[in-house]
Amino acid sequence: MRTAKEHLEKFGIRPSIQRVAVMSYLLNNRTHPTVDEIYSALLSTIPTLSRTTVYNTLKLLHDHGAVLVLSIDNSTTHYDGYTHPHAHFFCSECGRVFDVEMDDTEFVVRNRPKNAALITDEALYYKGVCTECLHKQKQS
Amino acid sequence: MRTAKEHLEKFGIRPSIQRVAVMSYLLNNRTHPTVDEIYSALLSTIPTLSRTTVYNTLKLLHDHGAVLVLSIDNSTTHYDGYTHPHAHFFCSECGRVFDVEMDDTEFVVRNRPKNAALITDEALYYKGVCTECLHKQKQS
DNA sequence: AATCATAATTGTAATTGTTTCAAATCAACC
DNA sequence: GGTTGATTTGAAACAATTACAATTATGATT
Repeated sequence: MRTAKEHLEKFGIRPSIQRVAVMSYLLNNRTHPTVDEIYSALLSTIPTLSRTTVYNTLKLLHDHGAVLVLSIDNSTTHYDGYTHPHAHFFCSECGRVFDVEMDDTEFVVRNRPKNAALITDEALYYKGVCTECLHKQKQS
Repeated sequence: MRTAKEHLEKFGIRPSIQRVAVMSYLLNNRTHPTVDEIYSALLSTIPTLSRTTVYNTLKLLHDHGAVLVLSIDNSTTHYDGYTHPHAHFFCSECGRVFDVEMDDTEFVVRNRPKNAALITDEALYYKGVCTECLHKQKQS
């Protein structure tokens, strides 16, 4: 809990109960949760929590660079509290998002978009089927 | 028009009026249009066209590898009839999507996701502000 | 401690992109 | 020309997200 609070302050975000809870959840659960997963998980500790607050908080965190927003899943947005540049793999069977580590150089040193005057985000996404889901498919 | 029909047949898709129109639009307009842009543009030539048909057609084209689906814009999906691997840049001011050409090697030769048994899509996205929009911002 | 001003949270309602589905239409084949 | 299956259509349902006004919490000031 203490780490999440410090984390927020480092990014210049006032650490309310709700914000600390969301940040903490993201730091302790490296599962790239959705808004609903975060909301459902925190509801037991903060019974008055509103889904809107989760949306607001995640937007705020993203604006301050404290979380990554993953648009890898067409149906819903995933969030990542681990902001060091890395890629992601989405399994279209189970819907899970996996981290893909890669060299800094590999991620950063590229052709820059010609029309871009300013770059705020970059993302490298893979989609497919994870090993676990492929095994299940073979069995059935 | 003839090219679009051939294009569809090359991917094993039966070329109905609607499908040819959608494919043709994508080949002739390298603007990464949305469903609504395609729908609106084709309505004058096919007055009975349904939005659902555009959705269906794009799904079919994607399943056959005839178009790229771009999840770069959180608010809506963009489509690209140019399927050769390349990256994309999204301007969050004007909402336009730009192509970013890059080496084949650069796009393909990478660390592969550990958990991935099968990869169906890969995408490299940049977000930011385009030169045009930055100029406008400076003026005002 | 009480008051005040501002910031944050909440819950409902509205919005919007997309999907579902059954009916209508079309196309190809006998 | 009729039959069968594929395609298209449009309305309704759905789900993620946003807008917004009301409520509640927070921090500063006296």
